[in-house]
Amino acid sequence: MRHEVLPVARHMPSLHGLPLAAPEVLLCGCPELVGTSFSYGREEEIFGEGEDAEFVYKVVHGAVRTCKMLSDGRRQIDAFHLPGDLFGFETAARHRMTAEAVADTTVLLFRRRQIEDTANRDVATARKLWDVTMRTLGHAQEHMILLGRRTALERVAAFLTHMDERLGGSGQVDLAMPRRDIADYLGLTLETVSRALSQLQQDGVLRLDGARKIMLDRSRMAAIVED
Amino acid sequence: MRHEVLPVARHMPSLHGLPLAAPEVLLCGCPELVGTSFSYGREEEIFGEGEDAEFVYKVVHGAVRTCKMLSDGRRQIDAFHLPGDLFGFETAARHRMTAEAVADTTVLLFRRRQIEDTANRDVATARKLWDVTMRTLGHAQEHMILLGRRTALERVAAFLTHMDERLGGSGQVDLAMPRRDIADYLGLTLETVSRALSQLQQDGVLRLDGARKIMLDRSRMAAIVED
DNA sequence: CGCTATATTGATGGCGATCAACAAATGTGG
DNA sequence: CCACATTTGTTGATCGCCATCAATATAGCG
Repeated sequence: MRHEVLPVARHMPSLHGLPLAAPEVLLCGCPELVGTSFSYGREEEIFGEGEDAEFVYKVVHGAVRTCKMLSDGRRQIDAFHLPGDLFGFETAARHRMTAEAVADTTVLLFRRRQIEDTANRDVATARKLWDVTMRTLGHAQEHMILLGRRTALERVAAFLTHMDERLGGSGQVDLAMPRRDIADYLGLTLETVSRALSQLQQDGVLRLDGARKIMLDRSRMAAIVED
Repeated sequence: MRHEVLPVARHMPSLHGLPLAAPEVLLCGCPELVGTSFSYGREEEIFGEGEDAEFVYKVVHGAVRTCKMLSDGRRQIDAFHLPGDLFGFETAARHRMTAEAVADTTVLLFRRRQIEDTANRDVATARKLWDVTMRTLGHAQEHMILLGRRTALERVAAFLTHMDERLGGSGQVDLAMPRRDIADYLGLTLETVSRALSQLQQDGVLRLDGARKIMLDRSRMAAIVED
């Protein structure tokens, strides 16, 4: 973290005198839950597995990965969080994941205590928090069938299709993360990810413009992913 | 579906002259949420993916699997639900999983409408529902690293260890499900599961008594699973 | 008992991991 | 801006784990 002690207002545009915060800095659209901006450099840790879960985070720009590791270094990335996404929710005391910035990233921090207080007063907020968790669960369940039952080519195609959807569905995908992160998300090695991309390019399903910019043929992509 | 009338309140002891249902038939310990008993035969479907999510379920006895399938038949079992476990929760309109009885099973049904009404009045219930979903998410995240990064032997050892814990931690595990279901839960084939079990027996880490009864050496088991 | 399901074990093959070399992109200091 | 170093990505060669195919064994169950 760039700032150890929540320095908050100093580094932000002042909100003094403003009756309402912009919706972008709110959690669940709730006017009481105004976030504080923070920045992290590429590869910087946002929170670690087992740490006290004091904050909930919302990505403003950049990208974040949440992951678990085994003692021998094997890593599984659970999700990539892009602008607008929430992460770091817990109902228990501690984080069960590590969160790191994939690229230079700005997030909004929300005090968990404050969120829970709000949820205890307002059933609509409580319901929204439940919805967020349920959507996260839905993603995890989709990811399990990918990890358990899909081939390398299908995994890469599914990943690109999903990223495209999250980035607007234009077919023009701009990846924020290196091959190793994609591999650790898909349960593959970086070489296999690279080969799958080359294969897909060979087959005319996508076109690489450098390593990070990819143009997809969305319908042919969907045909590979089919479920 | 075989319906069995469960005349809840009538058979329970009354406190302060009020008929109370036993805690076992309640959801989240909430006195308003009394379940109705139903039974399903082995391999019978309880609900299907895409169906209206009208009920939430609690296993009384038996075992249930929830799973997703790809169009070509590949299957990923998301979880096994044992007595006391809840399943079938959604915040959206429809089920995103299929649920089937692994063995002859009795469940309690709770009307979702009723649960949500209760949650809308009572923040404590709302919080408990959120907790249940969060625990389910925690399980899914643990399962992702297993599916993405663990070897076949580790997967089987982790599965047995987890089942043992859920069944009381005695080291004596009585499996309710066939090899194919274990395989589809672990992202393996049934042959690989069988070979892993034989291997573990060879190494003296467990002893098979028939296909379904297994005695574990819990500490040696834990050494294989280590994380 | 046989009959059918389920489980084990064996033989072989393929997908993806590993090891290795090279290429391209990115960054740095002069 | 270029020489050089470092990081990141691609491609090739080989290996091994697990899938597949196949045969046999065991367990349930009428």
